[in-house]
Amino acid sequence: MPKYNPSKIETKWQKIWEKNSSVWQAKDFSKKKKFYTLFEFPYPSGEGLHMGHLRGQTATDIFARKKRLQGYNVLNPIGWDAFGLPTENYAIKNKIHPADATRKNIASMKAQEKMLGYFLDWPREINTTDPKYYKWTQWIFLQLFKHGLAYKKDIPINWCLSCKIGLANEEIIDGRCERCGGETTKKNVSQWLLRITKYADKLIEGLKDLDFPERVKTSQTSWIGRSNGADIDFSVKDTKHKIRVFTTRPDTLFGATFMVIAPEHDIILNLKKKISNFKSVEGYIKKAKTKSDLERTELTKIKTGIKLEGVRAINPVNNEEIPIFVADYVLSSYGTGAIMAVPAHDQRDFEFAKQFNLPVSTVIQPSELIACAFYKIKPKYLFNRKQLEPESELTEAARLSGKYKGDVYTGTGVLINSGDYNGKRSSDAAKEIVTDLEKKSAGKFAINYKLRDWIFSRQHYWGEPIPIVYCGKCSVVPVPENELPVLLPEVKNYEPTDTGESPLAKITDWVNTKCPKCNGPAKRETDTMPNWAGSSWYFLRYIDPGNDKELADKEKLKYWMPVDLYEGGMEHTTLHLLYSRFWNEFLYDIGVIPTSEPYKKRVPHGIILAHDSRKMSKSFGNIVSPDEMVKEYGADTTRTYAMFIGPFDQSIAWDKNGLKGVWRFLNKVWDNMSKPNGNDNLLEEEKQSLIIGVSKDIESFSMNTAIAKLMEFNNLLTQKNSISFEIKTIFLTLLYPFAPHISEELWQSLRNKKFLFESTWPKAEKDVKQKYNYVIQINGRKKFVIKDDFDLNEKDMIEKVLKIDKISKELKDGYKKAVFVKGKIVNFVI
RNA sequence: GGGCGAGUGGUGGAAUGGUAUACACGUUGGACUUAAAAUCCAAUGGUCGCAAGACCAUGUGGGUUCGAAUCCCACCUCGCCCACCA
Repeated sequence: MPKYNPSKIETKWQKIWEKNSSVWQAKDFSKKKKFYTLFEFPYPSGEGLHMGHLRGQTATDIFARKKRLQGYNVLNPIGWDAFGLPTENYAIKNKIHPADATRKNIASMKAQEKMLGYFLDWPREINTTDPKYYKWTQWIFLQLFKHGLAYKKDIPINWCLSCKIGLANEEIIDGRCERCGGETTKKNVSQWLLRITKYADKLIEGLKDLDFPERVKTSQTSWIGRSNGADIDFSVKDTKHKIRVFTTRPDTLFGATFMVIAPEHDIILNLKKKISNFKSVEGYIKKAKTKSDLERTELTKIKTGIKLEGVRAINPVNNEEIPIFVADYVLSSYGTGAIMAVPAHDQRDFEFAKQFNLPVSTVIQPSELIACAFYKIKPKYLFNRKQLEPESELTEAARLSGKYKGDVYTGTGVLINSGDYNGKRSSDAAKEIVTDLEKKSAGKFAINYKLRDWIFSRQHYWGEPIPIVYCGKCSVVPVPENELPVLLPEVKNYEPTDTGESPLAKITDWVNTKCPKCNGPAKRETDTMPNWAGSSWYFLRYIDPGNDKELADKEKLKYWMPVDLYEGGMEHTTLHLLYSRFWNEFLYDIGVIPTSEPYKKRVPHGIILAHDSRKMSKSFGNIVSPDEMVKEYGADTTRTYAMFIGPFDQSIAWDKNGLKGVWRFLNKVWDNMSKPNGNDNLLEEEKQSLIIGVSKDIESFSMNTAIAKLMEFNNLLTQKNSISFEIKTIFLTLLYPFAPHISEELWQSLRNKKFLFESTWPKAEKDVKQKYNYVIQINGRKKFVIKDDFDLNEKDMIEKVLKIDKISKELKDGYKKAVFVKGKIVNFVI
């Protein structure tokens, strides 16, 4: 037997697999049970595959290979999420067409995928920039438009000064552009938005039955940020105007001593004549608008604002007159852009009140229940204490229970100074107050979300054109479905314009078109879609990638959906994962697809950091490429080490030295499998637990411990001079998902007729005699270990143990009691 | 400020109520070699001891239990995400 030479055997097997790939490719409507594994399709970047791909895609490949051997009809596809800014920027810099750059990058990444030995359904490969693909992205947009979920609105958008592009809130990190890190500001632009907020409740509700990690669910839920409360109208004295506020605490309404509205609020202009200090108010607003979000959040401690002189609001619950302020701590984008300020029970309002010397009126007293919870006593007992010193006891308990923020009690309790509602509990009072206001048409129950509508316009070239036409007569007209796709035209210059318009706006013969309705002159929409669009439905297209009649055949969708396992990065939790769930739920609602939730199970992977524990990044110069590793050690070692390095869902620093350990392991496997066949069954117990352990670990993505178990078993084999054929085949099958090339090669050297990829996953035998490993303890400390396959009951076991010299010596004064756990321990308490 | 998670040898980590430190890296000693690399063998949490062995160790301090890295409470440290969300 020659030495293990990965570079030789790996290309050999990759060719054989390719030739025989039909054996593995997913078959529509197969009678086998289907299993749809999905890995987030990569962005074809010039830098090639990075470590995140290596980790995620290797794990997915391992899982899929195991499922195939277990007899499933596995769909494990791949495609390219190819629209987006980096390619556009690269094209601008290097003066080539983004489509050419994309083609080039895909070719080299495809070679990398093959080099790593991933078995993927290449005939189903998709590319979001392919007109045959984005035809359907545009089609979905039209459906959203027809159902009123896509609309245009003039809104202040986040604007990146260096990319010259509008950004979604989600694309801004610490007030800076997510892509280039440049400064951002606000700019008023007419933008397309998708009404994702209409699906907010469904998106929360849908999570319930999904097999997602809890942290993914909670972060989606808190991102959507549903809060129940009420809208309450405050009228402005001596005018017809009303200011509506949203509050989650209607029970504190009597404590509202002033109002605050956002600088962007419309009412300010409406009240222009009444406001005696309008000039200075205008000055404040101007200043607030030029502040970037970064500045606005940096100054969280100091509240600024200005009083609207000459106008007062009326509290609908007690007709009290209160002053109105404009301040930028109130956001125009949440709720109604106005608040009732209750300084006694809200920390921000309290800070503002202190700054402007405004009255603070306490209306909530900490409930005795807080004191009970804190002192861990029953309410009955508290009443006795309450008679002694009720105020201080309650306040102290509330303070200690953490419901005090600074000097402000923000918890619930019992109402005081609240007219007819005095003595009622917060929750009851809130309901009654709103119900009473409803009768006067001054308020109603309301729900608000932190989630905003999805800004869907981009003023860039490299994206899907939005299929809309503007006609002087018919206004906004959707492009008829039979005219899709609206092709992205050729353009000389990809650079965005300074005016904020898309480069498409300059191509007049493309922009000028006929109105589909009246045939009159019309202009095309020149905005393109964000790069999240193509990825919001790609999992559906894999199911039927060639279909030009519909986005995918209904019967095929029915067979394959939902995705059984979706592997991807934690960073996509609140963006891609939420957007694609939204589109999927929408398509389900209009009857296009059969399942409301796209992903049954989500498994996120941790980031691989550089050896210095920083993120791998060009600017740090600490990027490691899979290419170098494959060159030095081969794909099998690279794959296996990427899994062995640590727990799959945790971030971990790359350590090149560790590769050696896996390399040594595979070399030892090579040597062991080359030993003569023996016929001993000495490893029966270990064999059983290996099969069970590796199968279970792959299923739960504990790839590192699965490999450790294989190593441990292999170390046992190293001590043998001969190994039975059965053990060899089982071991190779279990190793195969991790290191497929070496496993196939060794499998073939065993003169197996079929290929390993046509083989089946081993099952553990049920009726193997279990050996018991008893730990004998005294007071919970280990004293002795007995290993045997005896199967004794408690009494006999204790008797047996007491005969052991060492134990009987220690127990010569007797023992209080003995704890017996079958198969595990005997513990004597003395 | 809020939410989530984590803290175990020199290092990555294993063990989720029952033998703490599996597996691997590294280190030290030895074999092979002119030498090095590679490979193989042995040792490797700490303290005491010639040894058998004993005691101490899972961020800190308490608690629950026959028994705690694991469960509960408080504190400390680190990481990630969100953040003036009314």
